[in-house]
Amino acid sequence: MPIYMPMDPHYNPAAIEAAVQARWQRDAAFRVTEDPARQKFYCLSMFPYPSGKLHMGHVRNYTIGDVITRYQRMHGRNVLQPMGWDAFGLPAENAAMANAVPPAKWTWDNIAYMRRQLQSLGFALDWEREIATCDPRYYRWNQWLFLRLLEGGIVYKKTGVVNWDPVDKTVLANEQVIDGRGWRTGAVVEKREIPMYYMRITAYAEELLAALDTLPGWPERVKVMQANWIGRSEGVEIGFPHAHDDGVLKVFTTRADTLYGANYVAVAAEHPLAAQAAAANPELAAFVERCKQGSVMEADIATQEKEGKDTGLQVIHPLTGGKLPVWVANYVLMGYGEGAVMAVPAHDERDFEFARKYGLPIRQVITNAYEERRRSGDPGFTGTDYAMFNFDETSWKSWYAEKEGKVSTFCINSGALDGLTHSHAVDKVTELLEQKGLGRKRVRFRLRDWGISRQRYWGCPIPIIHCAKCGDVPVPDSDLPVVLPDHLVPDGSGNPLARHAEFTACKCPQCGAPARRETDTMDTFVDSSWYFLRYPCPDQAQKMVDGRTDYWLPVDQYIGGIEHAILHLLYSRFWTKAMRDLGLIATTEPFSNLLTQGMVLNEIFFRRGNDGRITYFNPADVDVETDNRGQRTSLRLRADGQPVEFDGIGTMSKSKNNGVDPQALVDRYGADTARLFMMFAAPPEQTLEWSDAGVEGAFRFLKRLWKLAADHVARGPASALDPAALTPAQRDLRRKIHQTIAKVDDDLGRRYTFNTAIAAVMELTNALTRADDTTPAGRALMAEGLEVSVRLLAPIVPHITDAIWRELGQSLPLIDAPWPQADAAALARESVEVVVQVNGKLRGRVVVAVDASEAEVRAAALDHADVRRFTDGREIRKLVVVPGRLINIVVS
RNA sequence: GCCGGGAUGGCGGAACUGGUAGACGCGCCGGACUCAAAAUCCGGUGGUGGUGACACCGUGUGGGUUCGAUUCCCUCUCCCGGCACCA
Repeated sequence: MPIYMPMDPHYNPAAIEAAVQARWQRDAAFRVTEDPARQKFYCLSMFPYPSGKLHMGHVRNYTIGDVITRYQRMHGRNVLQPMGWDAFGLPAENAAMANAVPPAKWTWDNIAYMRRQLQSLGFALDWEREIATCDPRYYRWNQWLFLRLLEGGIVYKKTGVVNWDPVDKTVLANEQVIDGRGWRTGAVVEKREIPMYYMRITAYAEELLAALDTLPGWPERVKVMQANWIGRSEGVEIGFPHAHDDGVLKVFTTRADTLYGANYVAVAAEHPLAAQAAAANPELAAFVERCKQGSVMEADIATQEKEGKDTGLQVIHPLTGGKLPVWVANYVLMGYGEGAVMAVPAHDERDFEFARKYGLPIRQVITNAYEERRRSGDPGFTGTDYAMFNFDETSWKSWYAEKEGKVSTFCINSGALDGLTHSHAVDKVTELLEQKGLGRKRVRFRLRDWGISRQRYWGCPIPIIHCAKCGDVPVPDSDLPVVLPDHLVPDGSGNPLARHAEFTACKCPQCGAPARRETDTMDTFVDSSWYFLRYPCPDQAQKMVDGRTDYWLPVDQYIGGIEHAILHLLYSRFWTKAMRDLGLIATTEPFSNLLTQGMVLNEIFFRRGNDGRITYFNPADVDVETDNRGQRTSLRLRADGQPVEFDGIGTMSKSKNNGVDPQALVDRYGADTARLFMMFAAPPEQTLEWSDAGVEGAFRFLKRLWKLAADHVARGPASALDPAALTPAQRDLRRKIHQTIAKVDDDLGRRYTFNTAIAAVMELTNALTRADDTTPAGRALMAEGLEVSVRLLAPIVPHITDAIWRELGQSLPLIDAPWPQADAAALARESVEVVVQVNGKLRGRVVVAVDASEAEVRAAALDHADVRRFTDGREIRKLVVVPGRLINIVVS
C-alpha cells in the first residue's frame, strides 16, 4: 500500500524519510544471516572513532559503503554491512581533562549520539552486530590473543624510545609534541627509553610484501606505499673491528661495492660506542645529550640539520686495514638496523653533505664510461659528456649514487673490485669479507617491530602481572578479561591507572605473593586490527571467532580513508596472518578489494595563547572578510571579534576542530540530499575541499524527480510498452534509457564513480522531462524511464526512490528489487556521427550509417564543405581512420 | 627530508584503452510567471577577435614522443596524505 495517497506533488523529505526508515525498522530489512545458498558479500567501511559528531568525511565514507551494499543486494547477493566503534584513544582523555568527565562516559555518550546520526542517514547497517572496542566483551579477546602470541614468541619485550615531558612527567604522543615541546607545558621534550611489549611483525615481512601481488583489488598506490614501507633490501652486513678493543662494529649496507670509499663510520647517539666514548669526553657527552632532546618523529629527525661529533675512537677497515674515525651523527637512528652506518661521502648524498660540513675526505670509488674516456684521452669524448659526468668534489650529482640505472657505472680505486659493476662488485667484496669472517649477505627490512605498549589509561589493559620473584607473569585465561576501571579521570600527569591501587594490587598467579598489575594499555591499532573478524560473531562469548567468521571473510569490499594506507591496513594484514597461523581463521588476506577514499578537507584556524598553547577554531565560527579581488583581509572569531590565524587546509578532524557536522544539512534537506550531494561532489578516491555550494542543486534534482513522478502518477496507469511501435524520437529516448542502465551499472559496479552515475541519471530525467509526450507510447516510455531511474538511484538516495517506487505501483520492496538490465535491441542504432579533423583540428562532423564502409566514410568526410576549406589545393599526405569515431586528414 | 597522490571555465567536476576538452551540477546573465518576492520554468554562459558564418588561443610550468596528448615520457612549481604514540 502506498504511503501517500494520492501522491503529494511536493517533495517532503522529512515525512518520506521517517516513513521509509520506520518500515525498514519494522521489517528488520538490514538484518542478515549466513546463507550458504547465496553468494555472500561483506561490505565494510572503516569504523569511526566516536569523537562526538559525525563529520563530512564519515558521511562520504559510509555513503560509499552503503551505495555498494545496496547495489550488491539488488544484484541478489547476501550482503553484510556492519558498524562499530573504535572507542579507545587519546581524544577521550583530552576531553576528560577539559571537562572532568570520565573517558568512558564521554565515549558512550558520543556513541549514542553518532549512532542516531548514522541511523538518520538511512545506512543499511545490521545494528545487531554493533561492537565497541572499549567493551570488555570485545577487548578480552585482544588480551587473549596477546597471550597466545606471547606464548608463540610473536609478542616480546624490549626497550623503546618515547617522547618524555619532563615537567608533567608523562609520555607524550607525537601529536602532543609541537616544535619539539610538550603541548601543555611547553617544556623541551626528551627521548626516553622504557620497556615495552612488541609484536614481531618483521617475522611476517616477507609474506606481507609478497602477498601484495595476490591483491589485484587493491589500488596500486597503496600497494606501492606498503611495499616501500616494508622496504626489503638485499645488502651486506660488514664488520669493522674496533681499534681499541676486540669488539666489532656491525653495519648494514646495500652499497658494499663502495666499501673502499668508506672513510668514517657514524653511530647513533644511543649506540654503545657513543656512550663508551662520551664517558671520558664531556664535550661529546653534551652532544649526545643534545641529540636525545626533541621528538622521536621521523619527519622531525629527517629535516633537522645534520650534526655530528668525532668520538676519538677508531675502527679498522676490513679490507684495507686502515683506521677510520667513529662519529656520532644525529641522522643515524638506533631503532633502525644496527644503529651504525659506514659513510661513503663520494657516493651517498647524506654522507656527502656531512663530509663537506666537517671537512672529512671524499674518496671517489665509482666512475662511469664517459669519465674514463676523458681520462684516457679518448678523442671521441665531447664537452657535454664532460660537464655531465665528471666527478666533482664540490657539488653533488645524481650519477654518483647510480647503481645499474641510466648511467653505466663501475668501481675504481677499489683494489680487486676495479672495473666491476655494482652487483659483481658486491659479490666480490662479500667473498673477500667472508674469507675474513667480517661480512655476509643479508636481507634487511625497513619495517620495524610494532611497539604496542602505551602509558595511557583509556585503552585495553595488557594482561601481565609483575611479581618480584617470578618476573612478568601472564594473567591466566580464566581471569580474563582484565577489566579497565571506567570511572577514572586523567589529569595529564601520567597514567591514572598506575595510581589506582584497586587495579594495580593483585596476587602473582604463579607464587601467590602480592604483585603489581601492568598499567600500560595497548595501542588502539590493536583494537582495529581484527574488528572485522568479530562482526560475524559479536555474540560469541566462548571464543574469539567462530565458523561465521569463515563464512563472511574475506571482506569483499573495504572502504576507508587513504590516511590508513599503511599502518592500519598493514597491521590488520599481519594480525590476520597471525590468527591464521594459530588456526583460528582460514583467511590469509582480510580485504579482497580496497577503496581508498580521498580526504575531506576544510580550513584550519587557530590562535596561539600567551603560554604557547594552540587553540583551534571551527571554520563555521570564523568570519572571513575579503576585498573586491577575493583576497582575504581579515579573519576573526565571531564570538569575540578578535583575529585568528589561518593554518592552511587539512583533513577534518577533532584535533584541528575543522569538522563539519552533517546534521544541519540533514535537518534542512534530508538524508537523501546529503548523500546525493556528497556522492555527486567528486569521485570517491579524490581529495575534496569542503564547500556546501551545490547542496541546493542536489535538493532541486530530487524535487524535480519527485515532481516528474507525481505528474506521471496523477495521469493514471500507463499502458504496456510496445517497442516495435515507437516513433524515431521515442526510439531515441528509449535508447537513452537503456544506455543509462549500462552506464550506471558500470559506474556503480566497476568504476565506483558515483558522480558520473548521478550525472547520467540527471541526463535521463532531463530527457524524460523534455520529451513531454502524453501519447500512450510516450506514457509507457515515461513509466519505463521512471522505474529505471528509481532503481538506478536507489543505492544513493534510498528513501525518495523507495517512496516513488511504491507510488509507481510496485509491491516488492525497492531494496530487494532486481537491478534493471539494458536491452540490446533498444541500444541498437542505425547511424553514427564521425568527427572529421584536418591536421588534428576539428573541422566538421558527418553522420554515416553504422555499417558504412571505410571508403564511404572517407568520401563523406572529404566532401564536407567545412573540411574542404582546409584541404582544397593541398596534398593529402595521410588519412587516419578510427572506425565509428573519427577521421584525421593530414595535409601538407 | 623520504614515500604516495593531485593540479582542467568564476566553482565542484566530465572526457574510462592516445581520438569531438568542458558532460552533469553550482554560480552568474537574460527572459517567463508574480502587485512584488520566493519557488518554479525557458534560454545563454572557457578566453580573445568578429554583426555573423567563423577563426585563433586554451587542461599548473617548460620541453619531448605522435597524424593527433587533459591522457604517455622528462623537468620544475604549488597543494594534499603518510612517516611507526591522532585515528
